[in-house]
Amino acid sequence: MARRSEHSKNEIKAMALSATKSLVEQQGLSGVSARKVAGEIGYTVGSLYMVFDNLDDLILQVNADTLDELYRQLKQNIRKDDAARVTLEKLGRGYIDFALANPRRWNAIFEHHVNGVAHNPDWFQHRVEAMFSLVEQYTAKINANPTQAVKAARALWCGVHGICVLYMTNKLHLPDQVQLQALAEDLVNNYLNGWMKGVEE
Amino acid sequence: MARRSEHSKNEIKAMALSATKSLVEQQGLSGVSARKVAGEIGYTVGSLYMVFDNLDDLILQVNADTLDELYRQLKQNIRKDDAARVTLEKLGRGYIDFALANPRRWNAIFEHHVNGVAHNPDWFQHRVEAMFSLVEQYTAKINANPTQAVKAARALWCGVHGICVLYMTNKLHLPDQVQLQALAEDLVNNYLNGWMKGVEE
DNA sequence: TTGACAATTAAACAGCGTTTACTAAAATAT
DNA sequence: ATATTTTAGTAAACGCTGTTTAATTGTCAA
Repeated sequence: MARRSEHSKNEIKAMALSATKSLVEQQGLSGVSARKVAGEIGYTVGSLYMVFDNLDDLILQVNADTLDELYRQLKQNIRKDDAARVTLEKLGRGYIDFALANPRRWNAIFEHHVNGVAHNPDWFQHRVEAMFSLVEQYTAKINANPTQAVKAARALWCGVHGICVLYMTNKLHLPDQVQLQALAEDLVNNYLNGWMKGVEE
Repeated sequence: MARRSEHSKNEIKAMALSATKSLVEQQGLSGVSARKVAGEIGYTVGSLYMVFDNLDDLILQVNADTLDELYRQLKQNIRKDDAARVTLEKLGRGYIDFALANPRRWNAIFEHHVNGVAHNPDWFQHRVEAMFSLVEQYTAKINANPTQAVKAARALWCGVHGICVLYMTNKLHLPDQVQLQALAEDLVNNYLNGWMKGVEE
C-alpha cells in the first residue's frame, strides 16, 4: 500500500497532535507511544516521522498547545478595572485551576524534557516567557521599577508553580484542594504585602 | 553458573544503589537501566530482582538517599544562635546550593514517578515531610500559631522549590546563578516581611 | 504512456523492564 | 559420607519502545 493521499501533511499533523493530546489526558505522558499515536489516526509509525522530527518534537508541540490554552484561560479571567493586586491573585488562582482541571496535560509540560538537548526550541520558550510577562504587566503597576517588577513576577510565578508541582506530585500533603488555593493566596498576599512595605519605605 | 556467594544480598543491594547513584550523576535518570546497573556491579539483570521489587523501587531508594543527604546538608548550615529568619534564609540558600551542586540527582527526585501508583511508599514520604517540618521549626519561632507556622513553612518551601524547578528545567531565564540565589532571597524576605506585618497588626 | 516522484508500509535494529526455566553450588538432613 | 533440598545466579525469552530502512504503489507531469 502507498500514497493514499487521503490527508494532507498538515491534516496528518493535526490528527496526530489531537490523538496525542487525548492519550496524554487519559494516560499521561507515559501512555504516549509512536505506535499508539499512529494507530489512533490510522497510519503507521513511519508516517509520523514524515511530519515530526521525532517523538519529542511531537510531545513538545502538544505541550506548546497546552501552554497556549493556559495562557488564553489566564487572560480570560482578567477584568480591566480590577486592581493589579486582584489580577495577580486571579492569575495565581487561574494557574492552579488549570492544573487541577487538566492534571496530566499540565504535568506533561514539566515532566517531558528532551534528553540530550540543553535548551528547548525558541518557539517553545516564547510561550514560557509570555506567561512571565503576563504577570510582569501587573507587578509593574505596583512598582514601576522594571528590575523590581521582573523580579517580583518571577518570584510570584515560581512560588505558585512550586505549590502546584509539589501538590501534583504528591509531595505536599493537603487535606483538600481548597487548601491548595488558600496556600497560593497566602503566598501571593504575603509576598505582595512584604514587597509593598519595601516600596513605601 | 550459579550461587557464587561472593556478596551477601545486602552487599549486592548496596552495590546496585551506588552504581545507580553514579549513573544518575553522570547521565541523569534516563541513563539508568536495569542492564546497565547490573553490568556495573558484575551481575545480570535477574539478580537485581532478587533485591529490588523493580526498577522503580531501586530508583526510589536512590532518591531517598539523596533526600537524606540534602536534609543533612541543610541541618549542617544551621547555627543555634541564628535568628529564625536568618535560618529560614539559610535553608532556602542551602536547598538551591544542593540542587546546583547535584543537578541530576536532585532532578531525579522529581522527575521520577511510579507509574500506576498514586502514592509513594511511607518510608519515602517521611523524608519529604521531614523537610517541611525542618522549615516549620523556624516559622513557628516567628509565629506561634501552629496553623500559621505550617502554612508559612509550606508556602516558603514551595516557593524556593518552584524557583529551583523552573531554573533547572530551563524555564526560568536568568543571566547567572547568582541571580538565582537573589531571587530565592527576595521571595523569602518579602514573604516573611508580609507575614510579620500581618502578625503585628 | 512512460518516467519520476513521494506517500506509505512492513520489517528490521537495538534497546528497554520483567519473567521464565534452568543450572549448579551450597546448606541441610540422613 | 551421601542424598536431598534449597537457592544464587544466569541466559533466554516476551512484548514493548523509538527510529531507520528498503521496498512498494498510487499519483502526477511530460
